[in-house]
Amino acid sequence: MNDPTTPSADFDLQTFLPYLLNQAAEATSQSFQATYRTAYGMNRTEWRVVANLGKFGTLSASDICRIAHVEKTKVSRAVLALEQRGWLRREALENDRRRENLTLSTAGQAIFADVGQKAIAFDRRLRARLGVAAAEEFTRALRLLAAEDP
Amino acid sequence: MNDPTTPSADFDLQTFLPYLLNQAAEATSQSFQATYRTAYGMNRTEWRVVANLGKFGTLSASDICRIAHVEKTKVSRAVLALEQRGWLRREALENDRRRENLTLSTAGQAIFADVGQKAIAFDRRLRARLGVAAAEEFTRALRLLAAEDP
DNA sequence: TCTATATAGTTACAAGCGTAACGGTTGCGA
DNA sequence: TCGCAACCGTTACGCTTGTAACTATATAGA
Repeated sequence: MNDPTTPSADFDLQTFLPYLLNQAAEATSQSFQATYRTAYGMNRTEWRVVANLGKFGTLSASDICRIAHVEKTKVSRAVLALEQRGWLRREALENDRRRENLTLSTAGQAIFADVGQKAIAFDRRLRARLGVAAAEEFTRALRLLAAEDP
Repeated sequence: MNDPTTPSADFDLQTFLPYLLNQAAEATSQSFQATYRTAYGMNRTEWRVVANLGKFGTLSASDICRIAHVEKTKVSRAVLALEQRGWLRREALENDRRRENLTLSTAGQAIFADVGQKAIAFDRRLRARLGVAAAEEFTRALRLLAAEDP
Protein backbone atom coordinates (compact mmCIF):
# COMPACT_ATOMS: atom_id res chain seq x y z
CA MET A 1 0.00 0.00 0.00
CA ASN A 2 2.71 2.42 0.89
CA ASP A 3 5.44 1.44 -1.49
CA PRO A 4 7.43 4.66 -1.80
CA THR A 5 8.41 3.97 -5.43
CA THR A 6 4.83 3.89 -6.75
CA PRO A 7 2.72 7.03 -6.80
CA SER A 8 -0.06 6.86 -4.27
CA ALA A 9 -3.66 6.92 -5.36
CA ASP A 10 -5.18 10.19 -6.51
CA PHE A 11 -7.29 12.14 -4.13
CA ASP A 12 -11.06 11.86 -4.52
CA LEU A 13 -13.19 14.63 -3.08
CA GLN A 14 -16.25 12.39 -3.08
CA THR A 15 -14.83 10.22 -0.31
CA PHE A 16 -13.30 13.05 1.71
CA LEU A 17 -14.97 13.24 5.10
CA PRO A 18 -14.90 17.04 5.48
CA TYR A 19 -16.58 17.32 2.08
CA LEU A 20 -19.22 14.72 2.87
CA LEU A 21 -19.85 16.36 6.22
CA ASN A 22 -20.37 19.69 4.53
CA GLN A 23 -22.79 18.22 2.04
CA ALA A 24 -24.87 16.55 4.72
CA ALA A 25 -24.75 19.59 7.00
CA GLU A 26 -25.77 21.93 4.20
CA ALA A 27 -28.58 19.70 3.00
CA THR A 28 -30.14 19.24 6.43
CA SER A 29 -29.63 22.80 7.67
CA GLN A 30 -30.93 24.23 4.42
CA SER A 31 -33.95 22.01 4.58
CA PHE A 32 -34.84 22.92 8.16
CA GLN A 33 -34.06 26.59 7.80
CA ALA A 34 -37.35 27.14 5.94
CA THR A 35 -39.08 26.49 9.25
CA TYR A 36 -37.69 29.50 11.06
CA ARG A 37 -36.96 31.67 8.05
CA THR A 38 -40.33 31.77 6.35
CA ALA A 39 -42.35 31.91 9.56
CA TYR A 40 -40.22 34.32 11.59
CA GLY A 41 -37.60 35.78 9.29
CA MET A 42 -34.78 34.48 11.48
CA ASN A 43 -31.38 33.47 10.24
CA ARG A 44 -29.43 30.53 11.59
CA THR A 45 -27.59 32.41 14.29
CA GLU A 46 -30.77 34.03 15.57
CA TRP A 47 -32.42 30.64 15.73
CA ARG A 48 -29.48 29.23 17.68
CA VAL A 49 -29.64 32.07 20.18
CA VAL A 50 -33.35 31.47 20.64
CA ALA A 51 -32.76 27.75 21.00
CA ASN A 52 -30.16 28.19 23.71
CA LEU A 53 -32.11 30.79 25.64
CA GLY A 54 -35.16 28.58 25.34
CA LYS A 55 -33.26 25.71 26.86
CA PHE A 56 -31.24 27.49 29.53
CA GLY A 57 -33.58 30.35 30.40
CA THR A 58 -30.98 33.04 30.94
CA LEU A 59 -27.50 33.39 29.49
CA SER A 60 -25.01 36.11 28.66
CA ALA A 61 -23.85 36.62 25.10
CA SER A 62 -20.49 35.05 25.84
CA ASP A 63 -22.20 32.04 27.38
CA ILE A 64 -23.94 31.53 24.06
CA CYS A 65 -20.64 31.89 22.24
CA ARG A 66 -19.16 29.10 24.31
CA ILE A 67 -22.16 26.79 24.28
CA ALA A 68 -23.13 27.12 20.64
CA HIS A 69 -19.67 27.81 19.21
CA VAL A 70 -20.75 31.01 17.48
CA GLU A 71 -18.59 34.09 16.90
CA LYS A 72 -19.31 36.90 19.33
CA THR A 73 -19.98 39.41 16.58
CA LYS A 74 -22.63 37.13 15.14
CA VAL A 75 -24.21 36.73 18.56
CA SER A 76 -24.10 40.49 19.10
CA ARG A 77 -25.97 41.13 15.88
CA ALA A 78 -28.44 38.33 16.45
CA VAL A 79 -29.23 39.61 19.94
CA LEU A 80 -29.84 43.11 18.57
CA ALA A 81 -32.17 41.77 15.87
CA LEU A 82 -34.11 39.63 18.32
CA GLU A 83 -34.37 42.47 20.81
CA GLN A 84 -35.68 44.85 18.16
CA ARG A 85 -38.41 42.40 17.29
CA GLY A 86 -39.34 42.09 20.96
CA TRP A 87 -38.40 38.44 21.27
CA LEU A 88 -35.64 38.93 23.83
CA ARG A 89 -34.86 41.15 26.82
CA ARG A 90 -31.48 42.37 28.07
CA GLU A 91 -30.86 42.95 31.74
CA ALA A 92 -27.78 44.60 33.23
CA LEU A 93 -25.84 42.76 35.92
CA GLU A 94 -24.93 44.79 39.01
CA ASN A 95 -21.88 42.77 39.99
CA ASP A 96 -20.34 42.90 36.51
CA ARG A 97 -21.44 45.76 34.35
CA ARG A 98 -19.69 44.40 31.27
CA ARG A 99 -22.16 41.59 30.85
CA GLU A 100 -25.88 41.49 30.47
CA ASN A 101 -28.35 38.70 31.03
CA LEU A 102 -30.42 37.68 28.04
CA THR A 103 -33.87 36.18 28.39
CA LEU A 104 -36.58 35.33 25.89
CA SER A 105 -39.73 37.42 26.09
CA THR A 106 -43.10 35.68 26.15
CA ALA A 107 -43.27 36.06 22.39
CA GLY A 108 -39.78 34.63 22.10
CA GLN A 109 -40.73 31.66 24.24
CA ALA A 110 -43.71 30.99 22.01
CA ILE A 111 -41.45 31.00 18.98
CA PHE A 112 -39.02 28.67 20.69
CA ALA A 113 -41.88 26.32 21.53
CA ASP A 114 -43.16 26.38 17.95
CA VAL A 115 -39.87 26.01 16.10
CA GLY A 116 -38.55 23.67 18.78
CA GLN A 117 -41.43 21.25 18.25
CA LYS A 118 -40.85 21.31 14.52
CA ALA A 119 -37.15 20.75 15.08
CA ILE A 120 -37.87 17.71 17.21
CA ALA A 121 -40.10 16.31 14.51
CA PHE A 122 -37.51 17.06 11.84
CA ASP A 123 -34.79 15.39 13.85
CA ARG A 124 -36.99 12.36 14.37
CA ARG A 125 -37.48 12.02 10.64
CA LEU A 126 -33.76 12.23 10.00
CA ARG A 127 -33.04 9.59 12.63
CA ALA A 128 -35.74 7.34 11.25
CA ARG A 129 -34.05 7.59 7.89
CA LEU A 130 -30.77 6.42 9.38
CA GLY A 131 -32.35 3.84 11.63
CA VAL A 132 -32.70 4.78 15.27
CA ALA A 133 -29.81 2.65 16.48
CA ALA A 134 -27.49 3.76 13.71
CA ALA A 135 -28.41 7.36 14.46
CA GLU A 136 -27.02 6.94 17.98
CA GLU A 137 -23.71 5.70 16.67
CA PHE A 138 -23.75 8.43 14.05
CA THR A 139 -24.25 11.09 16.72
CA ARG A 140 -21.31 9.76 18.71
CA ALA A 141 -19.11 10.00 15.65
CA LEU A 142 -20.20 13.58 14.97
CA ARG A 143 -19.38 14.59 18.54
CA LEU A 144 -15.99 12.96 18.23
CA LEU A 145 -15.16 14.87 15.06
CA ALA A 146 -16.51 18.13 16.41
CA ALA A 147 -14.18 17.96 19.42
CA GLU A 148 -11.74 20.85 19.19
CA ASP A 149 -8.33 19.25 18.99
CA PRO A 150 -7.82 17.29 15.69
CA MET B 1 -28.60 25.53 34.48
CA ASN B 2 -31.88 23.88 33.61
CA ASP B 3 -34.93 25.94 34.37
CA PRO B 4 -36.98 23.56 36.53
CA THR B 5 -40.24 24.91 35.10
CA THR B 6 -39.47 23.89 31.52
CA PRO B 7 -40.98 20.58 30.50
CA SER B 8 -38.56 17.78 29.63
CA ALA B 9 -39.84 17.54 26.04
CA ASP B 10 -38.19 20.85 25.22
CA PHE B 11 -35.96 21.06 22.24
CA ASP B 12 -32.23 20.64 22.83
CA LEU B 13 -29.90 22.03 20.19
CA GLN B 14 -27.09 19.81 21.43
CA THR B 15 -28.83 16.68 20.16
CA PHE B 16 -30.14 18.20 16.93
CA LEU B 17 -28.57 16.44 13.96
CA PRO B 18 -28.28 19.48 11.67
CA TYR B 19 -26.46 21.31 14.46
CA LEU B 20 -24.12 18.42 15.21
CA LEU B 21 -23.43 18.00 11.51
CA ASN B 22 -22.55 21.67 11.23
CA GLN B 23 -20.21 21.47 14.19
CA ALA B 24 -18.38 18.46 12.83
CA ALA B 25 -18.26 19.90 9.31
CA GLU B 26 -16.96 23.22 10.53
CA ALA B 27 -14.35 21.67 12.79
CA THR B 28 -12.92 19.36 10.16
CA SER B 29 -13.12 21.80 7.23
CA GLN B 30 -11.63 24.58 9.30
CA SER B 31 -8.84 22.32 10.43
CA PHE B 32 -7.95 21.16 6.94
CA GLN B 33 -8.35 24.54 5.30
CA ALA B 34 -5.02 25.65 6.74
CA THR B 35 -3.39 23.21 4.32
CA TYR B 36 -4.50 24.96 1.15
CA ARG B 37 -4.98 28.45 2.56
CA THR B 38 -1.59 29.10 4.10
CA ALA B 39 0.38 27.34 1.40
CA TYR B 40 -1.52 28.53 -1.70
CA GLY B 41 -3.96 31.22 -0.59
CA MET B 42 -6.92 29.24 -1.92
CA ASN B 43 -10.39 29.35 -0.49
CA ARG B 44 -12.65 26.34 -0.18
CA THR B 45 -14.32 26.71 -3.55
CA GLU B 46 -11.01 27.13 -5.35
CA TRP B 47 -9.72 24.00 -3.66
CA ARG B 48 -12.81 22.07 -4.71
CA VAL B 49 -12.38 23.17 -8.30
CA VAL B 50 -8.76 22.06 -8.23
CA ALA B 51 -9.74 18.76 -6.63
CA ASN B 52 -12.31 17.99 -9.30
CA LEU B 53 -10.12 19.01 -12.20
CA GLY B 54 -7.33 16.99 -10.65
CA LYS B 55 -9.51 13.95 -10.59
CA PHE B 56 -11.37 14.27 -13.88
CA GLY B 57 -8.78 16.05 -15.98
CA THR B 58 -11.07 18.31 -17.97
CA LEU B 59 -14.47 19.68 -17.05
CA SER B 60 -16.68 22.62 -17.87
CA ALA B 61 -17.74 25.02 -15.15
CA SER B 62 -21.25 23.64 -15.12
CA ASP B 63 -19.87 20.12 -14.78
CA ILE B 64 -18.16 21.24 -11.60
CA CYS B 65 -21.38 22.81 -10.37
CA ARG B 66 -23.17 19.49 -10.75
CA ILE B 67 -20.42 17.27 -9.39
CA ALA B 68 -19.37 19.36 -6.41
CA HIS B 69 -22.72 21.01 -5.68
CA VAL B 70 -21.30 24.52 -5.85
CA GLU B 71 -23.14 27.63 -7.09
CA LYS B 72 -22.16 28.68 -10.58
CA THR B 73 -21.20 32.20 -9.50
CA LYS B 74 -18.78 30.76 -6.96
CA VAL B 75 -17.29 28.49 -9.59
CA SER B 76 -17.00 31.39 -12.01
CA ARG B 77 -15.04 33.44 -9.49
CA ALA B 78 -12.90 30.52 -8.44
CA VAL B 79 -12.00 29.74 -12.04
CA LEU B 80 -11.03 33.36 -12.64
CA ALA B 81 -8.83 33.40 -9.56
CA LEU B 82 -7.14 30.12 -10.45
CA GLU B 83 -6.61 31.22 -14.04
CA GLN B 84 -5.03 34.50 -12.95
CA ARG B 85 -2.55 32.59 -10.82
CA GLY B 86 -1.72 30.35 -13.75
CA TRP B 87 -3.02 27.16 -12.19
CA LEU B 88 -5.74 26.52 -14.73
CA ARG B 89 -6.32 26.94 -18.47
CA ARG B 90 -9.55 27.64 -20.31
CA GLU B 91 -10.14 26.30 -23.78
CA ALA B 92 -13.04 27.21 -26.04
CA LEU B 93 -15.14 24.45 -27.52
CA GLU B 94 -15.82 24.72 -31.24
CA ASN B 95 -19.05 22.76 -31.22
CA ASP B 96 -20.58 24.76 -28.36
CA ARG B 97 -19.23 28.24 -27.89
CA ARG B 98 -21.15 28.78 -24.66
CA ARG B 99 -18.96 26.41 -22.70
CA GLU B 100 -15.24 26.17 -22.15
CA ASN B 101 -13.10 23.28 -21.08
CA LEU B 102 -11.11 23.78 -17.91
CA THR B 103 -7.83 21.99 -17.26
CA LEU B 104 -5.19 22.31 -14.58
CA SER B 105 -1.86 23.67 -15.70
CA THR B 106 1.32 21.86 -14.70
CA ALA B 107 1.58 24.11 -11.67
CA GLY B 108 -2.04 23.37 -10.83
CA GLN B 109 -1.43 19.65 -11.09
CA ALA B 110 1.50 19.96 -8.70
CA ILE B 111 -0.73 21.76 -6.22
CA PHE B 112 -3.38 19.10 -6.60
CA ALA B 113 -0.81 16.41 -5.94
CA ASP B 114 0.51 18.20 -2.87
CA VAL B 115 -2.77 19.16 -1.25
CA GLY B 116 -4.37 15.90 -2.35
CA GLN B 117 -1.74 13.86 -0.53
CA LYS B 118 -2.27 15.89 2.59
CA ALA B 119 -6.00 15.48 2.25
CA ILE B 120 -5.65 11.73 2.02
CA ALA B 121 -3.52 11.72 5.15
CA PHE B 122 -5.96 14.00 6.93
CA ASP B 123 -8.89 11.80 5.97
CA ARG B 124 -7.03 8.73 7.17
CA ARG B 125 -6.49 10.32 10.56
CA LEU B 126 -10.16 11.19 10.85
CA ARG B 127 -11.20 7.66 9.93
CA ALA B 128 -8.73 6.19 12.38
CA ARG B 129 -10.30 8.29 15.06
CA LEU B 130 -13.71 6.85 14.28
CA GLY B 131 -12.45 3.34 13.72
CA VAL B 132 -12.06 2.24 10.13
CA ALA B 133 -15.19 0.06 10.10
CA ALA B 134 -17.32 2.68 11.84
CA ALA B 135 -16.07 5.25 9.36
CA GLU B 136 -17.57 3.21 6.52
CA GLU B 137 -20.96 3.17 8.17
CA PHE B 138 -20.57 6.84 9.00
CA THR B 139 -19.88 7.69 5.36
CA ARG B 140 -23.00 5.83 4.27
CA ALA B 141 -25.08 7.84 6.70
CA LEU B 142 -23.62 11.11 5.46
CA ARG B 143 -24.43 10.22 1.87
CA LEU B 144 -27.97 9.33 2.87
CA LEU B 145 -28.52 12.68 4.59
CA ALA B 146 -26.89 14.62 1.77
CA ALA B 147 -29.32 13.15 -0.75
CA GLU B 148 -31.44 15.96 -2.11
CA ASP B 149 -34.99 15.05 -1.21
CA PRO B 150 -35.55 15.19 2.61
C1' DT C 1 -2.46 52.14 45.11
C1' DC C 2 -1.19 52.19 40.18
C1' DT C 3 -0.38 49.76 36.11
C1' DA C 4 -1.18 46.36 32.85
C1' DT C 5 -3.66 42.58 31.34
C1' DA C 6 -7.99 40.24 30.41
C1' DT C 7 -12.81 40.24 29.51
C1' DA C 8 -17.70 41.67 27.53
C1' DG C 9 -19.84 43.47 23.95
C1' DT C 10 -20.02 46.79 19.85
C1' DT C 11 -18.58 48.78 15.59
C1' DA C 12 -15.88 49.63 11.04
C1' DC C 13 -14.35 47.80 7.14
C1' DA C 14 -13.31 44.66 3.73
C1' DA C 15 -14.14 40.23 1.76
C1' DG C 16 -17.35 36.66 0.55
C1' DC C 17 -21.74 35.22 -0.70
C1' DG C 18 -26.45 34.43 -3.12
C1' DT C 19 -30.15 36.38 -6.05
C1' DA C 20 -31.26 38.19 -10.00
C1' DA C 21 -30.32 40.08 -14.15
C1' DC C 22 -27.51 40.18 -18.20
C1' DG C 23 -25.22 39.02 -23.05
C1' DG C 24 -24.19 35.53 -25.91
C1' DT C 25 -25.25 30.91 -27.82
C1' DT C 26 -27.81 26.79 -28.94
C1' DG C 27 -31.72 23.88 -30.07
C1' DC C 28 -36.45 22.85 -30.52
C1' DG C 29 -41.01 23.32 -32.36
C1' DA C 30 -44.31 25.96 -35.07
C1' DT D 1 -37.18 29.30 -41.50
C1' DC D 2 -38.34 31.98 -37.58
C1' DG D 3 -39.08 32.69 -32.89
C1' DC D 4 -38.71 31.38 -28.33
C1' DA D 5 -37.12 28.86 -24.55
C1' DA D 6 -33.17 26.86 -22.39
C1' DC D 7 -28.55 27.02 -21.46
C1' DC D 8 -23.54 28.77 -20.18
C1' DG D 9 -20.91 31.83 -17.89
C1' DT D 10 -20.37 36.70 -16.04
C1' DT D 11 -21.62 40.78 -13.62
C1' DA D 12 -24.21 44.01 -10.37
C1' DC D 13 -26.22 44.54 -6.14
C1' DG D 14 -27.26 44.02 -1.48
C1' DC D 15 -26.74 41.17 2.52
C1' DT D 16 -23.89 38.37 5.64
C1' DT D 17 -19.69 37.36 7.46
C1' DG D 18 -14.94 37.59 9.80
C1' DT D 19 -10.96 40.43 11.40
C1' DA D 20 -9.48 43.85 13.86
C1' DA D 21 -10.04 47.74 16.37
C1' DC D 22 -12.56 50.04 19.91
C1' DT D 23 -15.06 51.33 24.61
C1' DA D 24 -15.94 50.05 28.94
C1' DT D 25 -15.28 47.27 32.91
C1' DA D 26 -12.92 43.98 35.92
C1' DT D 27 -8.87 41.64 37.91
C1' DA D 28 -4.18 40.61 39.11
C1' DG D 29 0.41 41.95 40.32
C1' DA D 30 4.09 45.20 41.60
